[in-house]
Amino acid sequence: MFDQAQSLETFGTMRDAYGDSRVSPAPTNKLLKLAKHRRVFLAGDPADRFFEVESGAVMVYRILDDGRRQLVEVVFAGGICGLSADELHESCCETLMPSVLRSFKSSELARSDWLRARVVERLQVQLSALHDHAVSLGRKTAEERVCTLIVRLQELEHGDAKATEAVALPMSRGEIADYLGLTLETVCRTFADLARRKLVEIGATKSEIKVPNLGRLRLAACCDA
Amino acid sequence: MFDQAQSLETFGTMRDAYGDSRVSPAPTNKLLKLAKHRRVFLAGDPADRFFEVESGAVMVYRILDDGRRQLVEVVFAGGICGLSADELHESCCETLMPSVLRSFKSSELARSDWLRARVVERLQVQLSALHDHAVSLGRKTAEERVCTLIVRLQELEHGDAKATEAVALPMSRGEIADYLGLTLETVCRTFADLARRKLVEIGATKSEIKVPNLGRLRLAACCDA
DNA sequence: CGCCTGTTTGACGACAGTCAAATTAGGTGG
DNA sequence: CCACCTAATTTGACTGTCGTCAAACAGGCG
Repeated sequence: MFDQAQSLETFGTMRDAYGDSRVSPAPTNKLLKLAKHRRVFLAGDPADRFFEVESGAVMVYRILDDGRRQLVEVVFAGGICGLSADELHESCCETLMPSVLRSFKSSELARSDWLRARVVERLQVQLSALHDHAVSLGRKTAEERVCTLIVRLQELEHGDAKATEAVALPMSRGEIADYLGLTLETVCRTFADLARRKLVEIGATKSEIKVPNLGRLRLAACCDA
Repeated sequence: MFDQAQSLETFGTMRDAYGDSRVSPAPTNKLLKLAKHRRVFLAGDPADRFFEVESGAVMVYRILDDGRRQLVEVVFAGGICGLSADELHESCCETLMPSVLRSFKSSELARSDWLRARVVERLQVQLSALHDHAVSLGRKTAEERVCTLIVRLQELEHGDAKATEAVALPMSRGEIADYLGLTLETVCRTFADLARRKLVEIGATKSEIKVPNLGRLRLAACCDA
């Protein structure tokens, strides 16, 4: 299930991290430290554990028989992945960068009220993000999708600060394409176009871009009223 | 917030429906009986209530400034809609057919452990459905999307029975288009094509179709392994 | 320096969108 | 029950955005 070469360590219980002493101290959760591009789980694996991203980011994706891939979620710190309504995972999950995940037994969800409360809260946020994403995938043009992603990453990194700091893209062109329902080539062309029109500036390292004017980018992203 | 002409009635508390006596009997939830195409809430409305679909079905959608619409969820009996991470709804919600909704105060979620447990369970199911939908929107062709929808509706209505009974489409061509990220015309053409190739049979009333061979349709839907 | 991987650019084609018109269904009133 | 009106669906012709195939280019590392 996990990659062989990953480092995996067991830390203290939730109590340590959250200072909540109502929670049972059983060793039902542990921290996983994973390098970049490490598998967390694969479709078909038993879904007996789920994960909270403590730091870093993971992508959750599905692959069709003929190889087409769609990233269904990109989960950053605070987010949850690996919860399944089924006994088995229907998606795959992989780190986008070095990350720390807290692993929970799925069965714990039935026992711990505290955990349920936390999960409900998070799922609401992620549900809303999935709604946004559905709008992008279903109704936005290539350019709008790319701009939407950049705006989201910009807000994630710099809060709502209007600062014109560089945004670090946590994904390759191919991963962006699979997230946005486009091809690698279209993503490249779109970036080039945005740069030509000064909506973004692409750094030397292609995974760092600057946003000279966030307002204009937001407009190009067609952010819904 | 609600349509003016709707019938709205208050029934007993959850206790009646679920036989759970731990729950506070406060009048925090009530049943709404809505006709077809009635608004449940609009984007921008205060999200102080959420809903469980008791019977019927609703669609949750977002509209971009220029009028493009995307249905982000179609929720059938048992499903939940109107939960928001924000103070305000970001989506609109409308019945697809005569429906009964149970309304809950959002604040109740913080108080009732029972309600949280129920919501967690449902959100997992809907999260998974949204993942499926993202794959459709991002990576499937028009024909695959339409077939995927029909297969899902077929399973919803007839369980997994292999029966060749008619499937009732709960949505118009335009609504299907907005759900699948296509245009009305493309949906029509795709139906026509599927009928020509005997993958479906379209009834006199265009909202009822038969599936002669579910296996073949599933194949055409490109259901992931 | 040379290989490998990721990115960029170009030429061309196809799937789905747009615009427009014809046809059908559904609902209302005579 | 039928005529009529409106809304929904269907079909057609054409266009455009994005996908496909292919090749050039850049960067990291042994």
